[in-house]
Amino acid sequence: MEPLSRQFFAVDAESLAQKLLGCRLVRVLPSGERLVGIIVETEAYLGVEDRASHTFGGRRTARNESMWGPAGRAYVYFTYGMHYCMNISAGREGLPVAVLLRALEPVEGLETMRELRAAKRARKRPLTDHELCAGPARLCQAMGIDRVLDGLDLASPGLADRPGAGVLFVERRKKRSIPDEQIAAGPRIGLSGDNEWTRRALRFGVAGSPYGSRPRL
DNA sequence: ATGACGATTTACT
DNA sequence: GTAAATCGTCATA
Repeated sequence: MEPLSRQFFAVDAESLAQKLLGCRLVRVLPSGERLVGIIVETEAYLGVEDRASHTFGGRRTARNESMWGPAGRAYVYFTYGMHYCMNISAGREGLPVAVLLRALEPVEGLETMRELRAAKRARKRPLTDHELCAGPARLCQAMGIDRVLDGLDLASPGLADRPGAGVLFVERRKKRSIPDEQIAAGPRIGLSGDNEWTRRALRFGVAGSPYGSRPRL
């Protein structure tokens, strides 16, 4: 299967958030190990007017630069002093919109994911498959995604874009996208305040998937 | 230079 | 359900 093209990403964030559901996120670690997960939950961030977006009000900083670039770039940011989250830029150059990846169904490399996830915890019981990638920071940990990959062009991977960083791209779903009636929507998670932006249904998930994050859609 | 605050996760009551 | 962990980023001065 082939990496998605720039054209696939070059739509508004709300559309991309839904189109990405069912697609496969492929990560090849620097070690050569291949990890794969199916995207089952996303959130759309709508740019300068969206109070919850890092680019609200036109803010353009070193951190959020990847949101301003062309569609199909990874926007990986560090938060809470310990976690990474990954987005994919949408729209077009100069339109700072993106889609946050919130959960994956792990399908390849589960044992390595378990190790990557367990590494940072006061070891307890082994993690269940569901716990591996159910959350934006969890999936980054499981897939070995950090700031080194920020700004990576997902539409032209493999081209030694970043020596030593490995590979990261998204594969198209076999047929078309997930049909609308199989997509659940709700308010985004973790936002402060109470306004139209915190209430609006910009979180999307594959209805009935057991691999989503909490709270359940 | 300083201070407030996260697009979260985990452990514990 | 509640709270701690932990530090880069950004706005203010």
